[in-house]
Amino acid sequence: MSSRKSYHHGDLRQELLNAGDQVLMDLGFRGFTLRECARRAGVSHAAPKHHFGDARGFLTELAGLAFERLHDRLEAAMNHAGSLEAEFQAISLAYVRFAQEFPEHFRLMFRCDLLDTDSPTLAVAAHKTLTRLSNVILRQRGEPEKTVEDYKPPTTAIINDIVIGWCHVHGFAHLLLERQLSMMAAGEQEKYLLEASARLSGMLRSEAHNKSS
Amino acid sequence: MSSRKSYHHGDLRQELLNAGDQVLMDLGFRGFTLRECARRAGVSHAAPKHHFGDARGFLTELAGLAFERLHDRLEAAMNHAGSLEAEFQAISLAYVRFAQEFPEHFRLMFRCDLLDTDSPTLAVAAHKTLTRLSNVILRQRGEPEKTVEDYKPPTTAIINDIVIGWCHVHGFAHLLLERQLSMMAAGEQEKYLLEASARLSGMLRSEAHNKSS
DNA sequence: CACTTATCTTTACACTGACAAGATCGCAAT
DNA sequence: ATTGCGATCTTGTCAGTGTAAAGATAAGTG
Repeated sequence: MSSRKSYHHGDLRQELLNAGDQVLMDLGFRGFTLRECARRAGVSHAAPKHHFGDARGFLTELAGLAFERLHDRLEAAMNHAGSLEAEFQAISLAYVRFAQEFPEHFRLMFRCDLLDTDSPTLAVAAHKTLTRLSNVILRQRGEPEKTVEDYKPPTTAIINDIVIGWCHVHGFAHLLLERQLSMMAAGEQEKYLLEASARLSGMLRSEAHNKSS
Repeated sequence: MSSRKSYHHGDLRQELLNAGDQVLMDLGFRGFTLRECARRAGVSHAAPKHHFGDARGFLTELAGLAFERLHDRLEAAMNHAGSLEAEFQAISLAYVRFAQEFPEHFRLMFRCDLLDTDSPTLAVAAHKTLTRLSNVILRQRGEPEKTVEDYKPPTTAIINDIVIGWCHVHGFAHLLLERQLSMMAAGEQEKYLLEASARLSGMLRSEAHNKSS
């Protein structure tokens, strides 16, 4: 994969994406440069331009792939949950663990000033991820799930429940990532998340019950 | 303030901080460069080095000032609240409004990879801000407040309540900033925040009541 | 085979952060 | 008053970056 025989690479785009992914993990996205990615792929520094346009286009692709990965993690976590509460805990834990495992990806995914917000691939990937979260909330409320296609956020009440769940887990992941939760011992973090998720799950389920009566 | 007569500036440090603040608002912190700040202050490109060392030192100072500003906003918001629920709503609203009014400052404040985490001024400012949030939670629970000095997070239960409140409002501010809450109409955002804050306030107060019995 | 197009390289330019060395000034000690 | 010292600011330089333009090479198409 490093020694090229031909002038043309054949699969440079994919190799650049792999290199970019690796750079994010090795150097963070502050150390991410087009030239470094090109270097790792063994091509000239201007080669990425043809595939991604500019740095923003490149980062947008990487962010889209990261959303796909997050989506897969969330999906995997949901499959083995015995109760509504356990499912809520499982997806929360998966969200936070993704942020801890791929901190630079996580930072990049939520930097709309660095990304091309018009990119369809990024929008679709982000939307798929959100749908995962939404479906967990819908089940908490005892309502039918939606597929990615027919996603039409119904009532304001449902949106509010989705947002409150997302905001909490995202805020925790973000604050943890940026080292703002130092008052919590490292061993306490996972315990907190499980406890807090259980409380929120209880709140969502009980209030949904009230509405239906 | 622009026309310097003397070789020495007199108050260059402060003027550079003002310039940096302005650059953050005009160009975002992607457009933030030491040279641009120097340009706006009317000094040579290497002048900032003497006052801040390097770019990280400069940004750390700016982040510390931003935390001070956030702290003042939170404090001001808390002073006019008639009930525990209203106080919780007020501080949440102030937090989110700060993020919307100073999005680039907010981004910078939570980028520990760009900041000098050993800086005492930054640490103190961030800690003061957290203390404001903590005191609101303590009051929700009906417990005595703490000053900045004697801040000793007592029980795990209290920490958990502080963190759950902070995570939610921070997550909302962050997701809003990064344009991830597009399913919510612009007019609905403030309404959501007030509603969600009321729900969380209710949860914190009722569970605190249960524990005390 | 000729021609076109996609892919990659080379070259160039303006910009950046950091460093080093020099210029200027304020100020304290004498 | 003068001398010297240290703080402050400037100038010059360097490697590194993103982006653009133009050239080289290969692959595919008629």
